[in-house]
Formats: sequence, C-alpha cells, structure tokens
Amino acid sequence: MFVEVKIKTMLYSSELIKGTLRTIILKLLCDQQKMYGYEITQTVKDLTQGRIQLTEGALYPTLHAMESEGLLTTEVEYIGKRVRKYYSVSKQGKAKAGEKINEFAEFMETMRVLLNLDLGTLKVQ
Amino acid sequence: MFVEVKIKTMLYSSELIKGTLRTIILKLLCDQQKMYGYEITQTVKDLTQGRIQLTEGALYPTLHAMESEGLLTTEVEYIGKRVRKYYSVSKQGKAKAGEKINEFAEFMETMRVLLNLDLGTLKVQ
DNA sequence: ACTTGATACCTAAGAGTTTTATGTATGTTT
DNA sequence: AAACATACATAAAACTCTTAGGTATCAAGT
Repeated sequence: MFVEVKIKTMLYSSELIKGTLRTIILKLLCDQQKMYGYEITQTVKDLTQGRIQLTEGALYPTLHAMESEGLLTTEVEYIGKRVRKYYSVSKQGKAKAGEKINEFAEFMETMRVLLNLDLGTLKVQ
Repeated sequence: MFVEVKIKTMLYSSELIKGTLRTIILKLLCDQQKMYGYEITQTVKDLTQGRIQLTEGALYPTLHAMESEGLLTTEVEYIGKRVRKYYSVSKQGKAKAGEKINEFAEFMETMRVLLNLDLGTLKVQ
C-alpha cells in the first residue's frame, strides 16, 4: 500500500518573474554553452526546486526574439526523428548577459534597502 | 565659473520593477502610517537615489485598485486649496504586506541562487 | 493495441501591468 | 511672466506573460 504525498511548493505569484526571463536565459546559456528550449525550462525548474516554472508560451517567442536581435545563435540537431534546437550566446549576447546580471544584482540591492529600511526618521517636507 | 557635473544614475530598465509596485506601496505605508501619492513617488526616488522612479500613470490607478480591494483606506486633506489624498493600510492590507514582502524575499533568494550557481556539474538527461 | 506521460517544437488570443501622453489646478521661484 | 514643483487624474499604446491550443515522437504501462 502506498501513500501519495503532495508537497506544496510555493510558486511565486508570477508577476515578480516578469522581466527576468531574458536574464535567466542569458545566464544559463553563458554557463552551459548550449541548451535547447525544453532543457531550459527543466533546468530552471530543477535549480529553483520548482519555484520558477517557465511557460513555453513565454519562452519560445523570447528565444526567437533574442535570436533575431543577435544575442543568440542556433543549431538544429536530430535525436532520432525528433528535432532539437540548440541555442548559444553570441559575443553580443555575452556582453548583454553581463549587463543584465549586473543590473539585476543592483536592483536586488536597491529593493533590499527599500523593503527593509526603517523609515521612522525620514520625512518629505 | 561653474562646471556642471552630471552624474549618470543608472535607472533600472523598467521591466525589472514590474510586479513590485504593490509590494513597495504596502511596505512604505506600513512604515509611515499614512502617505499621499505624490509623497510615495518622492520617497521611493529618495530612498533609491533616483534608481526607482514611479510614474504617476502607474501609481494612481494602482492605489485606486488597492483601495477598492480593501487593502487601503483613504482620507482627503486640504492644503490651502490643494487636495491631498492620504492612503493608509487596512488590517487586510497589513496581512497582504507581510505576504508580499515575504514572497519577494524568497524570490530574491531564488534568483540569487539561479544567477550565481555554477552549472558545470548539472545535466538534463 | 491503446492510453498516458514525457519530450520537443510552435503560435495566437487574451489578460495584466506599465509607459507615454495628456489634462487640470495651485503654489513657488527666477 | 515663465518655469518649475506640487498634486491629482485618465486613456491609448506598448509590452510581457498566461492560457489554450496545435503537431509530433518515444517510452512505459494496461
């Protein structure tokens, strides 16, 4: 006899994730050299313990856009009869990745201050 | 003779700020008891050294929505002939503030891991 | 043989939030 | 008088993501 256990994983109310998709893609691709779309969704899910689950409806159009902007390059591979489209960062994409990650780090720091600071002494006259 | 010095303050590419507006509003109002819209924009600008500049077109509709959702209450005050609309958090709003701030903290931690982790050893089979 | 679930790609309508562009009006500084 | 800051507000457009669908291969269970 088996008992099914459901662990409630806190999924972020998705509005927070908005605006981070490109940064995530660029970071993963810089670390991994090349990845395909589905792999990106699974890797993010694994790395975040299911907290961030990229939807394909958001991911694929974004990958296409980033390719047409010259940030990513692609190569197709066949696994049996199944297609895989691998994405890699271009030189331009690497530069962008640095900017984006930097920007996000600064944003986190700013928000940390904003949400933790005691405002008791501050006043707008 | 004076030399004008312009300090380039890095304004966040605004997509990162998306989804954080309500959290910011709730946090400020929990700390300050009551604030009016314009004051919120100025306070956020000051606290973040100009890095986050809320636009009025985003702020006012959001304040109205939060009021109609029962998270905020209002009282009008006259400064001379000029109207000020003060917002305060309701009991419900305080609970929501706690949730939101918590959620954001967890989100930051998740993103920190995601963007810093060395992925060299990981593989999706 | 059939169904289910995972893998793997894709698009399009709709929802939601923010930007940009206005508008009104008072008070203060140059 | 003009410019700027204070203070509210709305509406069209832009942008991103969700939801919902579609196609197809492969593995595993019934």
